[in-house]
Amino acid sequence: MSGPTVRDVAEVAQVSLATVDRVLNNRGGVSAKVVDRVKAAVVQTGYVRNLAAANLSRRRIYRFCFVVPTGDTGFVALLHAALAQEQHRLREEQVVVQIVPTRPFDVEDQIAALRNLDCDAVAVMVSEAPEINEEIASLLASGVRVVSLVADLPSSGRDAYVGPDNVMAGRTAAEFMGRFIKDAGNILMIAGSLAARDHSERLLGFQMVMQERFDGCTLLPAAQGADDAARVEQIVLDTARDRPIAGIYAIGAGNRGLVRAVGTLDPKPVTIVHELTQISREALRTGTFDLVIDQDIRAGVIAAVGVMRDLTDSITPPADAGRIKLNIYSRENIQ
Amino acid sequence: MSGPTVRDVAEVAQVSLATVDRVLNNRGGVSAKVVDRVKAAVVQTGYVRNLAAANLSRRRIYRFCFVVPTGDTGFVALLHAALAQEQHRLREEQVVVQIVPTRPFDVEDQIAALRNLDCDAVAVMVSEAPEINEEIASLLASGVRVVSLVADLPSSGRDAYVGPDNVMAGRTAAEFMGRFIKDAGNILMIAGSLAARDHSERLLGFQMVMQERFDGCTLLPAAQGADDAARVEQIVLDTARDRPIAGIYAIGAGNRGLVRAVGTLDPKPVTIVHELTQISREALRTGTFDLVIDQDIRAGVIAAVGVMRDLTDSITPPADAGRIKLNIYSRENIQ
DNA sequence: GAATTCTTGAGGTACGTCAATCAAATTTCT
DNA sequence: AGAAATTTGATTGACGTACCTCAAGAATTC
Repeated sequence: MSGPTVRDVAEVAQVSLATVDRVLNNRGGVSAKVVDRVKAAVVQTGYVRNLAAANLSRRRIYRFCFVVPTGDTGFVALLHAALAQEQHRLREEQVVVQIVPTRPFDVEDQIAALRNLDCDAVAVMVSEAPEINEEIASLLASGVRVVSLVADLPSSGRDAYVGPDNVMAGRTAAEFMGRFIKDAGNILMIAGSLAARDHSERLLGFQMVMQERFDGCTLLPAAQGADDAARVEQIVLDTARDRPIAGIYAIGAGNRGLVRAVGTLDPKPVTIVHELTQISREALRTGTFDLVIDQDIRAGVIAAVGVMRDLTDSITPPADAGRIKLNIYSRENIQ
Repeated sequence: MSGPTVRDVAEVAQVSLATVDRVLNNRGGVSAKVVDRVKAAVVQTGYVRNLAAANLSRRRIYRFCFVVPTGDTGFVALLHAALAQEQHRLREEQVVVQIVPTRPFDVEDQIAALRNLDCDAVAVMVSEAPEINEEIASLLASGVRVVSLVADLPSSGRDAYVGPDNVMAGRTAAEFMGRFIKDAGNILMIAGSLAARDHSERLLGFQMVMQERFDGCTLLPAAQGADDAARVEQIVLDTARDRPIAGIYAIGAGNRGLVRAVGTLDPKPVTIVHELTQISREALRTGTFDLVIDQDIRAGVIAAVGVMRDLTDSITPPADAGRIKLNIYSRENIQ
């Protein structure tokens, strides 16, 4: 009727129910020979665990934390919204999530946040710094699984990365920048901080493609806006005073200031930014921004939770589990 | 943690478990007074039926069908791939899916396919025709829930639509077409068939934006390529013989022919197509195509299955459950 | 007032898995 | 050979709901 059960597997493998259970939920204490026999039996019978029954029976609760920056980006708000949307599914899968906000680019604050965690796994979006790496190492040592979110920390020893390919994000921005700009011109790049790996990687990709394929454009030295609206606004205005700007690539947050500044420029530069927020959505609609490259936070949350669950269960997550797609929005496909 | 159960409801309502069960699954034989008391208790306790447990107890298996066209688009292949990827998860959730292929734009064949279904719910991607509407009505009447996939059938009375906003897809294509084309020029639009609602809606959106905002371009009369590579190739070559083509918007399938034809044109027109397949991916990479607007079939499958499950369980699916995002691919963000 | 229906209670079994126990069998070590 | 460790079996009780039976109580009908 409803497919083979553990019972059938046990029968085929010529072992007891308990042994099948031990193998399936790798609890250990089973000889290699028997493990193979059970696994073969699983394949032979076509057994697939009944998730409903499993979740019903399992009383395990997964406790996960998200350590993410507050700030003008509204990232925390979006994360909250995404989690709220997934709440039902999370509850069904026995997952409890807590969000720990930190001040952006404030390493001390990030470290403090990492110190006071009480959970099975954590997804962190933090700066790249040796002190952070140490903190992550000690988390890992104490058995907490660590996933880097959006901004990778390859040298920290984190268990996995969940986020977009940021180099590709920068390359994509350059592709559209190059095609949207009619003639050659000056391109202003504004990052939040180059210590944030997502920002530096995007910058890298952007510069690569601009130089490779759109060498009529002149790249101005990259500015750092600290994800702060006022700073970003000032950077744009200061730069525009000395020379015309044909294009702006804003890598980090602070788009509120960017909207204000771009509004005063004539001719309006081609403006490409990251993250679809209220502000960038509105700016797209009015034509202030020309393109928004967005990472789907909801998909990111789902992926992160999935990976953290796998890690907590000592399962190796699928290779592409952490890869988040980039969404490209123009004024016509805002959602 | 895991919420109130029927037990709690029974206690609050001061009745037995059996009576709560009778009310919840309206089996009848309960006085109005007690029914009210139980319902009040449900509200008061915030009881929500645990679907997993319910389905487990019921031994329920969800049987879903996908009625979709074969053809050069490789849609069936992509659907198969997407289903294969999701197979494990689907089986864990007691979902069995069957794919029923039909000949593209062949209404008779589509009707025949709809006649021989044996399932709880069906996702259909078919033409818009009165006979089809009738067939869907009779499916609905017999208790089968019907979801329209990718191409909506609003007048059929289907329970839900799962797919992208096709007007938006066309508008988006126009946005990028307008910005990519340096000067004014002739735009060739090739649909598969205007009887397919997804195609006609895309065309509509494309024309709207081109006329509104890029009126330097001249829209040639829309051609119909029947999703056939040879036909599409011929259309392009025939059109190019008489006048220069600045842009091509290919709405349906048959991209293999498009690649061949565009390769012979000089200067190469800006080419925007739908669906990220092997062919379009390769054409993006080589620069033959400039943009691909893709509907994530995997996301579509997941959404469709979710909606069908909800419908089968008599749950109203969330308002945005059927909305599939459009993904925009340039040569730099192919995935 | 008896016979009838209707309403409610009490209890059980099943669904498939997880998780834990204790005992028995087997292997490994000394 | 005996002790210790490892591996396996047998069994049990959740988890929350569905669905069934049997019996007793209440309300209705004649």
